[in-house]
Amino acid sequence: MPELPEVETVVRSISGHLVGKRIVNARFSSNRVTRGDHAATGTALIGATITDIERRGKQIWICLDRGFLYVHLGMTGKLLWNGKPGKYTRASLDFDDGTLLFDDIRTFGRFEFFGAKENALGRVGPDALTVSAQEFLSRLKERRGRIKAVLLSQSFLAGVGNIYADEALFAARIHPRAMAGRLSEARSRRLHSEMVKILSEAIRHKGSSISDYVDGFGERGSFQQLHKVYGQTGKPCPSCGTEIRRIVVGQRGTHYCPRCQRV
DNA sequence: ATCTATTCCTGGCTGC
DNA sequence: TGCAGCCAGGAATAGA
Repeated sequence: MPELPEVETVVRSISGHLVGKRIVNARFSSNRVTRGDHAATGTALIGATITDIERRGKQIWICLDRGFLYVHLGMTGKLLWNGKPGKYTRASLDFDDGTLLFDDIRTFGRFEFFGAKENALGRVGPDALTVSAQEFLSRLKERRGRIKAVLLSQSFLAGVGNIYADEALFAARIHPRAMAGRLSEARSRRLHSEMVKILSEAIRHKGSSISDYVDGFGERGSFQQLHKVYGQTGKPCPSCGTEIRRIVVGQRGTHYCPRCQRV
């Protein structure tokens, strides 16, 4: 499941192959990924030249000389350079020297053209990797929900998903059900620094390949081997040995150590 | 305005 | 072997 480190890894892997290239053809096999008329999307894309690729949180913005291609990988989306088209290929862009595929089993992903970036749906908060401690703290104070749910909210902070929320809360020794706005300044500060550290570390390991996440060349990440609580239900806490527990917070499976992490 | 529950989707797993 | 039923979750949407 792609979160900030996985999306960053994908962007890094394909950027060099796309920037400066002209789209010579576009094909779609799903109306769902374009959230509308995919023929119009194709018309808008064919002939456009890619000028840059940006990431904000989990969003990918492929900047064109005539607009923007917004890509969100959702749960199972993949961008593959010169991959093999298959049953789940929802869109593909041809270039003179290769093809970019958008594969997505569960079709939670998006592959949409926008004339302007401002048209993007939903406001997203600052990027989790680059947000300053000061901004993180002041935004956290305004929130009244549980810290786990707040971390998952892209309007609060862009890029953190279920895996890295659990891992960051464990590292900061904060209980996932703690109320966000009531955390002390010291604990909030620690959460910020642990979160940035974990996201950076995960990028160095090319992300976490839990189910079928791969980068633009089909390569798996390795950070899943370093998860301390996510998916570790019943296993001993690496810090104190207590069994890792699984609860539900904000409708999401949540893994934590009941001894190390306090409200 | 802010928070919570529901919905979309399909492969993989469990249990009968 | 097959199949029903459930689970995973990002984020838009509806409801409180």
